[in-house]
Amino acid sequence: MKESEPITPASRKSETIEPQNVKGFRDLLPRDAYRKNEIVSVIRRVYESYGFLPVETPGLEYLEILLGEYGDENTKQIFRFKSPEEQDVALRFDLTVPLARIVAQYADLPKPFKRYQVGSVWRADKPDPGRFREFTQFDVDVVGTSSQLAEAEVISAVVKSLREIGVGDFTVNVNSRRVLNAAISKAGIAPHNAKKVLRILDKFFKIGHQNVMLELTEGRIDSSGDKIPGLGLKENSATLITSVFVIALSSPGTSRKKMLDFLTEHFGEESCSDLINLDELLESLGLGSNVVRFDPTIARGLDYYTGPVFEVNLNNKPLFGSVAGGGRYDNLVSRFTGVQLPAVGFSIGVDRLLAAISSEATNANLVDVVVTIMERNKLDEYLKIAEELRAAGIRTDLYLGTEKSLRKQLQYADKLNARFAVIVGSNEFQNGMVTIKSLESGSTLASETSDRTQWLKESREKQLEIARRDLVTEMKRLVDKRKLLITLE
RNA sequence: GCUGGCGUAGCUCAGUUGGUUAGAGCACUAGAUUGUGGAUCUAGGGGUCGCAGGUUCGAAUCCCGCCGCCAGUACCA
Repeated sequence: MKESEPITPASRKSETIEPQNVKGFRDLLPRDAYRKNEIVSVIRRVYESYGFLPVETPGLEYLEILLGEYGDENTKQIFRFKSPEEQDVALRFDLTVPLARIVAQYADLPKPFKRYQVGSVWRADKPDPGRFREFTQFDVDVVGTSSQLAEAEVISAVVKSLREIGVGDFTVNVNSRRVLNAAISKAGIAPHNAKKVLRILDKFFKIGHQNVMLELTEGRIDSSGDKIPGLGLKENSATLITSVFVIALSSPGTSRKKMLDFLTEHFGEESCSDLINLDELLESLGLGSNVVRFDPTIARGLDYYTGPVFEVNLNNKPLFGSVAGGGRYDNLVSRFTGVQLPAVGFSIGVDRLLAAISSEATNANLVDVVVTIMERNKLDEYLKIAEELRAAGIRTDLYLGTEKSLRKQLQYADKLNARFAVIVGSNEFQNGMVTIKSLESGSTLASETSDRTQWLKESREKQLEIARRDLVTEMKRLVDKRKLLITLE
Protein backbone atom coordinates (compact mmCIF):
# COMPACT_ATOMS: atom_id res chain seq x y z
CA MET A 1 0.00 0.00 0.00
CA LYS A 2 1.25 3.46 -0.86
CA GLU A 3 1.84 5.88 1.95
CA SER A 4 -0.20 8.57 0.29
CA GLU A 5 -3.37 6.51 0.55
CA PRO A 6 -5.41 7.49 3.59
CA ILE A 7 -6.01 4.80 6.13
CA THR A 8 -9.73 4.61 6.62
CA PRO A 9 -11.21 2.40 9.29
CA ALA A 10 -12.52 0.12 6.58
CA SER A 11 -9.22 -0.31 4.80
CA ARG A 12 -7.43 -0.79 8.07
CA LYS A 13 -9.90 -3.45 9.06
CA SER A 14 -9.16 -5.55 6.01
CA GLU A 15 -5.46 -5.53 6.82
CA THR A 16 -5.66 -6.30 10.52
CA ILE A 17 -5.15 -9.74 11.91
CA GLU A 18 -7.98 -11.41 13.72
CA PRO A 19 -6.97 -11.71 17.37
CA GLN A 20 -7.88 -15.22 18.37
CA ASN A 21 -6.65 -18.29 20.19
CA VAL A 22 -5.68 -21.57 18.65
CA LYS A 23 -8.40 -24.11 19.27
CA GLY A 24 -8.10 -25.54 22.76
CA PHE A 25 -5.62 -22.89 23.92
CA ARG A 26 -6.54 -20.03 26.18
CA ASP A 27 -5.32 -16.88 27.87
CA LEU A 28 -5.30 -16.18 31.57
CA LEU A 29 -6.17 -12.59 32.32
CA PRO A 30 -4.78 -10.92 35.44
CA ARG A 31 -7.36 -12.19 37.91
CA ASP A 32 -6.97 -15.85 36.95
CA ALA A 33 -3.25 -15.60 36.33
CA TYR A 34 -2.82 -14.13 39.79
CA ARG A 35 -4.79 -16.92 41.44
CA LYS A 36 -2.91 -19.54 39.48
CA ASN A 37 0.38 -18.09 40.66
CA GLU A 38 -0.90 -18.26 44.22
CA ILE A 39 -1.91 -21.91 43.85
CA VAL A 40 1.47 -22.79 42.35
CA SER A 41 3.43 -21.05 45.07
CA VAL A 42 1.46 -22.79 47.83
CA ILE A 43 2.12 -26.21 46.32
CA ARG A 44 5.78 -25.39 45.76
CA ARG A 45 6.22 -24.36 49.36
CA VAL A 46 4.59 -27.58 50.63
CA TYR A 47 6.63 -29.83 48.35
CA GLU A 48 9.87 -28.15 49.31
CA SER A 49 8.98 -28.67 52.96
CA TYR A 50 8.94 -32.41 52.20
CA GLY A 51 12.39 -32.24 50.65
CA PHE A 52 11.30 -32.60 47.05
CA LEU A 53 13.67 -30.93 44.60
CA PRO A 54 12.71 -28.91 41.55
CA VAL A 55 13.60 -29.80 37.99
CA GLU A 56 12.69 -28.30 34.64
CA THR A 57 12.64 -30.12 31.34
CA PRO A 58 11.94 -28.86 27.81
CA GLY A 59 8.44 -28.73 26.43
CA LEU A 60 9.70 -30.43 23.31
CA GLU A 61 11.01 -34.00 23.32
CA TYR A 62 12.01 -36.45 20.65
CA LEU A 63 8.91 -38.26 19.53
CA GLU A 64 10.36 -41.67 20.32
CA ILE A 65 10.89 -40.66 23.94
CA LEU A 66 7.19 -39.96 24.30
CA LEU A 67 5.80 -42.80 22.21
CA GLY A 68 7.49 -45.71 23.91
CA GLU A 69 5.14 -48.46 24.89
CA TYR A 70 1.93 -46.47 24.69
CA GLY A 71 1.18 -47.77 21.28
CA ASP A 72 -0.49 -46.25 18.28
CA GLU A 73 -3.81 -45.72 19.93
CA ASN A 74 -2.55 -42.74 21.87
CA THR A 75 -0.18 -41.21 19.39
CA LYS A 76 -2.83 -39.12 17.72
CA GLN A 77 -3.28 -37.13 20.92
CA ILE A 78 0.31 -35.98 20.79
CA PHE A 79 1.19 -32.66 19.17
CA ARG A 80 4.00 -33.62 16.85
CA PHE A 81 6.20 -31.61 14.53
CA LYS A 82 9.30 -31.71 12.39
CA SER A 83 12.22 -29.78 13.80
CA PRO A 84 14.10 -27.46 11.42
CA GLU A 85 16.51 -30.39 11.04
CA GLU A 86 13.62 -32.63 10.01
CA GLN A 87 13.68 -34.64 13.21
CA ASP A 88 10.46 -35.97 14.71
CA VAL A 89 9.72 -34.01 17.85
CA ALA A 90 6.63 -33.62 20.01
CA LEU A 91 5.25 -31.60 22.90
CA ARG A 92 5.28 -33.49 26.17
CA PHE A 93 1.87 -34.77 27.26
CA ASP A 94 2.82 -35.23 30.91
CA LEU A 95 5.76 -34.63 33.23
CA THR A 96 6.24 -38.26 34.15
CA VAL A 97 7.87 -39.49 30.96
CA PRO A 98 10.38 -36.61 30.96
CA LEU A 99 11.15 -37.54 34.56
CA ALA A 100 11.80 -41.14 33.56
CA ARG A 101 14.08 -39.81 30.84
CA ILE A 102 16.18 -37.63 33.12
CA VAL A 103 16.68 -40.25 35.82
CA ALA A 104 17.85 -42.58 33.07
CA GLN A 105 20.03 -39.89 31.53
CA TYR A 106 21.67 -38.53 34.69
CA ALA A 107 22.67 -41.64 36.56
CA ASP A 108 24.28 -39.80 39.45
CA LEU A 109 21.06 -38.25 40.75
CA PRO A 110 20.49 -39.20 44.41
CA LYS A 111 18.25 -42.23 44.83
CA PRO A 112 15.53 -42.32 45.83
CA PHE A 113 15.10 -39.20 43.76
CA LYS A 114 12.40 -36.93 45.10
CA ARG A 115 11.47 -34.26 42.62
CA TYR A 116 8.71 -31.79 41.89
CA GLN A 117 7.98 -30.09 38.61
CA VAL A 118 5.37 -27.64 37.43
CA GLY A 119 4.79 -26.85 33.80
CA SER A 120 2.60 -26.97 30.74
CA VAL A 121 1.71 -30.21 29.04
CA TRP A 122 -0.09 -30.56 25.73
CA ARG A 123 -2.67 -33.03 24.56
CA ALA A 124 -4.50 -32.88 21.27
CA ASP A 125 -7.85 -34.05 22.68
CA LYS A 126 -11.14 -32.48 21.90
CA PRO A 127 -11.33 -29.40 24.14
CA ASP A 128 -14.17 -29.30 26.67
CA PRO A 129 -15.18 -26.84 29.36
CA GLY A 130 -12.37 -26.89 31.89
CA ARG A 131 -10.29 -28.98 29.54
CA PHE A 132 -7.71 -27.47 27.25
CA ARG A 133 -5.02 -28.60 24.89
CA GLU A 134 -2.40 -26.87 26.96
CA PHE A 135 -2.66 -27.14 30.70
CA THR A 136 -0.49 -27.00 33.77
CA GLN A 137 0.42 -29.98 35.86
CA PHE A 138 2.18 -29.89 39.17
CA ASP A 139 3.86 -33.25 39.73
CA VAL A 140 5.58 -34.78 42.70
CA ASP A 141 7.39 -38.12 42.30
CA VAL A 142 9.74 -40.47 44.02
CA VAL A 143 11.96 -42.57 41.76
CA GLY A 144 14.08 -45.49 42.90
CA THR A 145 12.24 -47.11 45.76
CA SER A 146 9.62 -49.79 46.10
CA SER A 147 8.95 -48.72 49.67
CA GLN A 148 5.41 -47.68 50.25
CA LEU A 149 6.66 -44.80 52.32
CA ALA A 150 6.85 -43.14 48.92
CA GLU A 151 3.11 -43.58 48.31
CA ALA A 152 2.38 -42.31 51.80
CA GLU A 153 4.50 -39.20 51.36
CA VAL A 154 3.20 -38.16 47.95
CA ILE A 155 -0.37 -38.60 49.15
CA SER A 156 0.39 -36.66 52.28
CA ALA A 157 2.04 -33.86 50.31
CA VAL A 158 -0.89 -33.56 47.93
CA VAL A 159 -3.42 -33.58 50.77
CA LYS A 160 -1.50 -30.87 52.57
CA SER A 161 -1.25 -28.76 49.41
CA LEU A 162 -4.95 -28.97 48.67
CA ARG A 163 -5.82 -28.11 52.24
CA GLU A 164 -3.59 -25.06 52.18
CA ILE A 165 -5.03 -23.89 48.89
CA GLY A 166 -8.46 -24.18 50.42
CA VAL A 167 -10.40 -26.12 47.81
CA GLY A 168 -13.05 -27.30 50.24
CA ASP A 169 -13.69 -30.92 51.09
CA PHE A 170 -12.03 -33.48 48.89
CA THR A 171 -11.41 -37.20 48.83
CA VAL A 172 -8.36 -39.14 47.73
CA ASN A 173 -9.64 -42.34 46.16
CA VAL A 174 -7.11 -45.14 46.12
CA ASN A 175 -7.15 -48.50 44.43
CA SER A 176 -4.58 -51.03 43.34
CA ARG A 177 -3.98 -52.36 39.88
CA ARG A 178 -3.29 -55.69 41.50
CA VAL A 179 -6.80 -55.81 42.95
CA LEU A 180 -8.23 -54.99 39.56
CA ASN A 181 -6.15 -57.65 37.86
CA ALA A 182 -7.29 -60.23 40.38
CA ALA A 183 -10.91 -59.24 39.83
CA ILE A 184 -10.56 -59.52 36.09
CA SER A 185 -8.97 -62.92 36.12
CA LYS A 186 -11.48 -64.17 38.68
CA ALA A 187 -14.33 -63.11 36.39
CA GLY A 188 -12.75 -65.09 33.59
CA ILE A 189 -12.16 -62.07 31.37
CA ALA A 190 -9.62 -62.53 28.60
CA PRO A 191 -6.39 -60.49 29.05
CA HIS A 192 -6.88 -58.62 25.78
CA ASN A 193 -10.14 -57.21 27.14
CA ALA A 194 -8.70 -56.27 30.51
CA LYS A 195 -7.80 -52.71 29.55
CA LYS A 196 -11.20 -51.97 28.12
CA VAL A 197 -12.93 -53.45 31.12
CA LEU A 198 -10.91 -51.18 33.38
CA ARG A 199 -11.97 -48.14 31.42
CA ILE A 200 -15.61 -49.05 31.70
CA LEU A 201 -15.36 -49.82 35.39
CA ASP A 202 -13.66 -46.49 35.92
CA LYS A 203 -16.94 -44.83 34.90
CA PHE A 204 -18.89 -46.72 37.50
CA PHE A 205 -19.57 -43.66 39.61
CA LYS A 206 -20.39 -41.46 36.66
CA ILE A 207 -22.77 -43.61 34.61
CA GLY A 208 -24.02 -46.15 37.15
CA HIS A 209 -24.30 -49.90 37.45
CA GLN A 210 -26.86 -50.45 34.69
CA ASN A 211 -24.88 -48.60 32.02
CA VAL A 212 -21.65 -50.30 33.03
CA MET A 213 -23.34 -53.64 32.55
CA LEU A 214 -24.61 -52.59 29.12
CA GLU A 215 -21.21 -51.34 27.99
CA LEU A 216 -19.60 -54.56 29.11
CA THR A 217 -22.12 -56.61 27.13
CA GLU A 218 -24.27 -55.45 24.21
CA GLY A 219 -23.68 -51.69 24.34
CA ARG A 220 -26.13 -48.83 24.83
CA ILE A 221 -27.49 -45.65 23.32
CA ASP A 222 -26.68 -42.44 25.17
CA SER A 223 -28.90 -39.46 25.83
CA SER A 224 -27.95 -37.78 22.56
CA GLY A 225 -28.88 -40.87 20.57
CA ASP A 226 -25.29 -41.89 19.96
CA LYS A 227 -24.51 -45.59 19.89
CA ILE A 228 -21.88 -46.82 22.30
CA PRO A 229 -20.62 -50.23 21.27
CA GLY A 230 -20.51 -52.91 23.93
CA LEU A 231 -17.53 -55.03 24.76
CA GLY A 232 -19.48 -58.21 24.09
CA LEU A 233 -18.67 -59.96 27.34
CA LYS A 234 -20.77 -62.88 28.41
CA GLU A 235 -23.54 -61.90 30.75
CA ASN A 236 -22.15 -63.91 33.66
CA SER A 237 -18.63 -62.46 33.39
CA ALA A 238 -20.04 -58.97 33.42
CA THR A 239 -22.31 -59.78 36.33
CA LEU A 240 -19.48 -61.36 38.22
CA ILE A 241 -17.18 -58.40 37.98
CA THR A 242 -19.74 -55.67 38.50
CA SER A 243 -21.51 -57.38 41.37
CA VAL A 244 -18.33 -57.44 43.39
CA PHE A 245 -17.97 -53.72 42.89
CA VAL A 246 -21.56 -53.01 43.71
CA ILE A 247 -21.13 -54.78 47.02
CA ALA A 248 -17.75 -53.18 47.58
CA LEU A 249 -19.16 -49.72 47.08
CA SER A 250 -22.27 -50.18 49.16
CA SER A 251 -21.64 -52.46 52.11
CA PRO A 252 -18.25 -51.56 53.58
CA GLY A 253 -19.06 -47.85 53.47
CA THR A 254 -16.13 -45.50 53.60
CA SER A 255 -14.03 -47.37 56.12
CA ARG A 256 -10.71 -48.47 54.69
CA LYS A 257 -10.46 -51.36 57.14
CA LYS A 258 -13.82 -52.79 56.12
CA MET A 259 -13.00 -52.36 52.47
CA LEU A 260 -9.73 -54.22 52.96
CA ASP A 261 -11.53 -57.09 54.71
CA PHE A 262 -13.95 -57.30 51.86
CA LEU A 263 -11.26 -57.18 49.17
CA THR A 264 -9.00 -59.76 50.82
CA GLU A 265 -11.95 -62.08 51.25
CA HIS A 266 -12.72 -61.91 47.51
CA PHE A 267 -9.33 -61.56 45.90
CA GLY A 268 -6.87 -62.92 48.46
CA GLU A 269 -4.41 -61.24 50.75
CA GLU A 270 -1.66 -61.31 48.15
CA SER A 271 -3.54 -58.95 45.80
CA CYS A 272 -4.26 -56.53 48.60
CA SER A 273 -0.91 -56.47 50.36
CA ASP A 274 0.09 -53.06 49.01
CA LEU A 275 -3.18 -51.50 50.15
CA ILE A 276 -2.93 -53.15 53.57
CA ASN A 277 0.54 -51.74 53.94
CA LEU A 278 -0.47 -48.31 52.74
CA ASP A 279 -3.42 -48.22 55.12
CA GLU A 280 -1.12 -48.51 58.12
CA LEU A 281 1.19 -45.77 56.91
CA LEU A 282 -1.71 -43.44 56.20
CA GLU A 283 -3.09 -44.03 59.67
CA SER A 284 0.17 -43.05 61.25
CA LEU A 285 0.15 -39.88 59.14
CA GLY A 286 -3.26 -39.08 60.57
CA LEU A 287 -4.95 -39.56 57.20
CA GLY A 288 -8.15 -41.38 58.05
CA SER A 289 -10.94 -42.84 55.96
CA ASN A 290 -12.62 -39.47 55.75
CA VAL A 291 -9.83 -38.16 53.52
CA VAL A 292 -8.30 -41.21 51.86
CA ARG A 293 -10.66 -43.94 50.75
CA PHE A 294 -10.18 -47.24 49.00
CA ASP A 295 -12.38 -47.43 45.95
CA PRO A 296 -12.06 -50.58 43.80
CA THR A 297 -13.56 -48.92 40.71
CA ILE A 298 -10.78 -46.38 40.29
CA ALA A 299 -8.64 -47.47 37.35
CA ARG A 300 -6.97 -44.38 35.81
CA GLY A 301 -6.43 -44.57 32.10
CA LEU A 302 -2.67 -44.83 32.22
CA ASP A 303 -1.28 -48.15 31.15
CA TYR A 304 1.98 -47.65 32.97
CA TYR A 305 0.62 -47.95 36.49
CA THR A 306 1.62 -51.17 38.21
CA GLY A 307 0.44 -50.84 41.83
CA PRO A 308 -1.63 -48.38 43.79
CA VAL A 309 -3.43 -45.67 41.81
CA PHE A 310 -4.83 -42.42 43.23
CA GLU A 311 -7.38 -39.86 42.24
CA VAL A 312 -8.60 -36.74 44.02
CA ASN A 313 -12.17 -35.55 43.66
CA LEU A 314 -13.83 -32.52 45.14
CA ASN A 315 -16.74 -33.51 47.32
CA ASN A 316 -19.00 -30.65 46.36
CA LYS A 317 -18.29 -31.12 42.65
CA PRO A 318 -18.54 -34.88 42.17
CA LEU A 319 -18.89 -34.75 38.39
CA PHE A 320 -16.25 -32.09 37.87
CA GLY A 321 -13.59 -34.68 37.18
CA SER A 322 -10.51 -35.39 39.19
CA VAL A 323 -8.22 -32.53 40.16
CA ALA A 324 -5.23 -34.80 40.77
CA GLY A 325 -4.17 -38.30 39.88
CA GLY A 326 -1.25 -40.63 40.17
CA GLY A 327 0.06 -44.00 41.13
CA ARG A 328 2.97 -46.39 41.12
CA TYR A 329 4.77 -47.09 37.87
CA ASP A 330 7.62 -49.52 38.36
CA ASN A 331 8.50 -50.20 34.73
CA LEU A 332 8.65 -46.80 33.11
CA VAL A 333 12.32 -46.04 33.59
CA SER A 334 13.40 -49.44 32.34
CA ARG A 335 12.37 -48.33 28.85
CA PHE A 336 15.47 -46.17 28.78
CA THR A 337 17.98 -48.11 30.84
CA GLY A 338 16.80 -51.68 30.76
CA VAL A 339 17.08 -51.61 34.53
CA GLN A 340 13.94 -51.57 36.58
CA LEU A 341 13.61 -48.48 38.71
CA PRO A 342 10.40 -48.39 40.74
CA ALA A 343 8.62 -45.07 41.05
CA VAL A 344 5.48 -43.43 42.33
CA GLY A 345 4.00 -40.04 41.64
CA PHE A 346 1.04 -37.73 42.01
CA SER A 347 0.03 -34.97 39.63
CA ILE A 348 -2.16 -31.98 40.43
CA GLY A 349 -4.16 -30.48 37.57
CA VAL A 350 -3.60 -26.83 38.34
CA ASP A 351 -6.00 -25.49 35.73
CA ARG A 352 -8.82 -27.70 36.89
CA LEU A 353 -8.19 -26.59 40.41
CA LEU A 354 -8.25 -23.01 39.23
CA ALA A 355 -11.53 -23.58 37.41
CA ALA A 356 -13.04 -25.22 40.48
CA ILE A 357 -12.09 -22.28 42.67
CA SER A 358 -12.76 -19.52 40.16
CA SER A 359 -16.38 -20.51 39.74
CA GLU A 360 -16.83 -19.15 43.23
CA ALA A 361 -15.73 -15.79 41.94
CA THR A 362 -14.05 -13.75 44.58
CA ASN A 363 -12.72 -10.26 44.22
CA ALA A 364 -9.07 -10.50 44.98
CA ASN A 365 -7.28 -7.20 45.31
CA LEU A 366 -4.38 -7.40 42.93
CA VAL A 367 -3.03 -4.00 43.96
CA ASP A 368 -3.08 -2.26 47.32
CA VAL A 369 -2.50 1.34 46.31
CA VAL A 370 -2.62 3.45 43.17
CA VAL A 371 -0.56 6.61 43.39
CA THR A 372 -2.29 9.22 41.25
CA ILE A 373 -0.48 12.06 39.53
CA MET A 374 -1.68 15.65 39.71
CA GLU A 375 1.33 17.85 39.20
CA ARG A 376 3.27 16.93 36.11
CA ASN A 377 6.29 18.96 37.18
CA LYS A 378 6.70 16.93 40.37
CA LEU A 379 7.01 13.47 38.93
CA ASP A 380 10.07 12.81 41.06
CA GLU A 381 7.94 13.24 44.19
CA TYR A 382 5.42 10.68 42.99
CA LEU A 383 8.18 8.24 42.12
CA LYS A 384 9.59 8.68 45.59
CA ILE A 385 6.22 8.06 47.24
CA ALA A 386 5.71 4.88 45.23
CA GLU A 387 9.19 3.61 46.05
CA GLU A 388 8.71 4.22 49.77
CA LEU A 389 5.42 2.34 49.80
CA ARG A 390 6.94 -0.57 47.88
CA ALA A 391 9.86 -0.72 50.28
CA ALA A 392 7.29 -1.23 53.05
CA GLY A 393 5.89 -4.25 51.22
CA ILE A 394 2.79 -2.50 49.89
CA ARG A 395 1.77 -3.41 46.35
CA THR A 396 1.90 0.02 44.77
CA ASP A 397 0.91 0.99 41.26
CA LEU A 398 2.14 4.39 40.16
CA TYR A 399 -0.21 5.78 37.51
CA LEU A 400 1.83 5.73 34.31
CA GLY A 401 -0.72 7.17 31.92
CA THR A 402 -0.89 10.67 30.56
CA GLU A 403 -4.48 11.28 31.59
CA LYS A 404 -4.60 14.48 33.60
CA SER A 405 -8.01 14.29 35.18
CA LEU A 406 -8.22 12.72 38.59
CA ARG A 407 -11.53 11.24 37.56
CA LYS A 408 -9.87 9.14 34.88
CA GLN A 409 -7.13 8.06 37.20
CA LEU A 410 -9.59 6.93 39.84
CA GLN A 411 -11.56 5.06 37.20
CA TYR A 412 -8.34 3.28 36.39
CA ALA A 413 -7.77 2.45 40.07
CA ASP A 414 -11.34 1.23 40.33
CA LYS A 415 -10.91 -1.08 37.37
CA LEU A 416 -7.83 -2.59 38.98
CA ASN A 417 -9.88 -3.11 42.11
CA ALA A 418 -7.21 -1.30 44.10
CA ARG A 419 -7.96 -0.75 47.76
CA PHE A 420 -6.61 2.76 48.17
CA ALA A 421 -5.64 5.76 46.11
CA VAL A 422 -3.02 8.26 47.16
CA ILE A 423 -3.79 11.78 46.01
CA VAL A 424 -1.19 14.53 46.15
CA GLY A 425 -2.08 17.76 44.37
CA SER A 426 -1.01 21.35 44.69
CA ASN A 427 -2.92 21.80 47.97
CA GLU A 428 -1.20 18.85 49.54
CA PHE A 429 2.23 19.84 48.28
CA GLN A 430 1.76 23.26 49.76
CA ASN A 431 0.87 21.92 53.21
CA GLY A 432 3.20 18.93 53.23
CA MET A 433 0.21 16.60 53.33
CA VAL A 434 -1.08 13.63 51.32
CA THR A 435 -4.62 12.33 50.88
CA ILE A 436 -5.49 8.65 51.23
CA LYS A 437 -8.78 7.62 49.69
CA SER A 438 -10.33 4.27 50.52
CA LEU A 439 -11.84 3.00 47.31
CA GLU A 440 -13.64 0.17 49.07
CA SER A 441 -15.54 2.32 51.52
CA GLY A 442 -16.39 4.64 48.65
CA SER A 443 -17.95 1.84 46.68
CA THR A 444 -20.11 0.66 49.58
CA LEU A 445 -21.20 4.25 49.93
CA ALA A 446 -22.08 4.32 46.26
CA SER A 447 -24.63 1.57 46.68
CA GLU A 448 -26.36 3.55 49.41
CA THR A 449 -26.66 6.96 47.76
CA SER A 450 -27.97 7.72 44.31
CA ASP A 451 -27.41 11.46 44.43
CA ARG A 452 -24.09 12.35 42.91
CA THR A 453 -23.23 15.50 44.83
CA GLN A 454 -24.20 13.84 48.08
CA TRP A 455 -22.01 10.87 47.26
CA LEU A 456 -19.05 13.04 46.35
CA LYS A 457 -19.40 15.04 49.51
CA GLU A 458 -19.61 12.04 51.80
CA SER A 459 -16.81 10.12 50.15
CA ARG A 460 -14.55 13.15 50.40
CA GLU A 461 -15.33 13.44 54.08
CA LYS A 462 -14.12 9.89 54.55
CA GLN A 463 -10.78 10.62 52.98
CA LEU A 464 -7.78 10.78 55.19
CA GLU A 465 -5.44 13.73 54.97
CA ILE A 466 -2.19 13.12 56.78
CA ALA A 467 1.33 14.51 56.91
CA ARG A 468 3.54 13.41 54.03
CA ARG A 469 6.11 11.93 56.43
CA ASP A 470 3.46 9.67 58.02
CA LEU A 471 2.27 8.24 54.70
CA VAL A 472 4.15 4.95 54.77
CA THR A 473 3.35 3.99 58.36
CA GLU A 474 -0.29 4.98 57.99
CA MET A 475 -0.65 3.16 54.68
CA LYS A 476 1.02 0.09 56.12
CA ARG A 477 -1.37 0.16 59.06
CA LEU A 478 -4.41 0.39 56.77
CA VAL A 479 -3.24 -2.41 54.50
CA ASP A 480 -2.37 -4.76 57.36
CA LYS A 481 -5.58 -4.01 59.21
CA ARG A 482 -7.60 -5.15 56.26
CA LYS A 483 -5.51 -8.29 55.83
CA LEU A 484 -6.20 -9.23 59.42
CA LEU A 485 -9.91 -8.80 58.88
CA ILE A 486 -9.81 -11.15 55.94
CA THR A 487 -8.08 -13.91 57.86
CA LEU A 488 -10.57 -13.57 60.70
CA GLU A 489 -13.58 -13.88 58.43
C1' G B 1 -14.30 -39.52 16.37
C1' C B 2 -19.86 -40.11 16.82
C1' U B 3 -25.08 -37.87 17.69
C1' G B 4 -27.86 -33.45 17.98
C1' G B 5 -28.31 -28.10 18.20
C1' C B 6 -26.49 -23.26 16.97
C1' G B 7 -23.42 -19.35 14.04
C1' U B 8 -26.12 -11.41 13.24
C1' A B 9 -21.54 -5.53 17.04
C1' G B 10 -16.56 -7.12 22.35
C1' C B 11 -21.00 -9.90 25.12
C1' U B 12 -26.42 -11.45 25.22
C1' C B 13 -29.79 -11.46 21.51
C1' A B 14 -34.13 -9.27 17.98
C1' G B 15 -34.72 -9.10 12.73
C1' U B 16 -42.29 -10.52 9.91
C1' U B 17 -44.21 -15.43 4.22
C1' G B 18 -36.92 -13.26 0.89
C1' G B 19 -37.85 -6.47 -0.16
C1' U B 20 -34.43 0.17 0.52
C1' U B 21 -29.31 2.47 4.52
C1' A B 22 -29.39 -4.57 9.60
C1' G B 23 -31.39 -3.05 15.22
C1' A B 24 -31.67 -3.25 20.95
C1' G B 25 -29.55 -3.93 25.84
C1' C B 26 -24.92 -4.37 28.19
C1' A B 27 -19.79 -3.11 27.45
C1' C B 28 -16.49 0.68 25.21
C1' U B 29 -15.14 6.17 24.07
C1' A B 30 -16.22 11.43 24.97
C1' G B 31 -18.99 15.21 27.50
C1' A B 32 -22.44 17.12 31.44
C1' U B 33 -18.47 17.29 36.37
C1' U B 34 -10.90 21.28 33.81
C1' G B 35 -9.27 17.84 42.21
C1' U B 36 -12.68 12.54 43.15
C1' G B 37 -13.98 5.97 41.08
C1' G B 38 -20.49 4.47 41.45
C1' A B 39 -25.55 6.05 39.53
C1' U B 40 -28.05 9.27 35.84
C1' C B 41 -28.42 11.98 31.13
C1' U B 42 -26.45 13.23 26.12
C1' A B 43 -23.46 12.10 21.99
C1' G B 44 -20.16 8.75 19.46
C1' G B 45 -17.26 4.51 17.51
C1' G B 46 -17.90 -0.48 16.29
C1' G B 47 -21.07 -5.45 11.42
C1' U B 48 -18.40 -7.60 3.95
C1' C B 49 -25.01 -11.06 9.14
C1' G B 50 -18.97 -17.67 10.19
C1' C B 51 -16.62 -18.74 4.98
C1' A B 52 -17.38 -20.10 -0.12
C1' G B 53 -20.82 -21.44 -3.92
C1' G B 54 -26.04 -21.76 -5.76
C1' U B 55 -31.47 -20.19 -6.51
C1' U B 56 -33.63 -15.14 -7.28
C1' C B 57 -34.92 -8.77 -10.19
C1' G B 58 -33.44 -8.89 -4.91
C1' A B 59 -30.62 -13.30 0.41
C1' A B 60 -28.99 -12.16 7.39
C1' U B 61 -33.56 -14.96 5.69
C1' C B 62 -34.10 -20.50 0.94
C1' C B 63 -30.50 -24.76 -0.92
C1' C B 64 -25.45 -27.22 -0.91
C1' G B 65 -20.43 -27.68 0.93
C1' C B 66 -16.80 -26.29 4.42
C1' C B 67 -15.29 -24.08 9.08
C1' G B 68 -16.35 -22.84 14.07
C1' C B 69 -19.05 -23.02 18.70
C1' C B 70 -22.32 -25.58 22.33
C1' A B 71 -24.42 -30.09 24.59
C1' G B 72 -24.18 -35.32 25.09
C1' U B 73 -20.88 -39.37 24.21
C1' A B 74 -16.16 -41.78 23.14
C1' C B 75 -11.03 -41.10 24.31
C1' C B 76 -7.94 -39.00 28.04
C1' A B 77 -0.65 -41.97 28.99
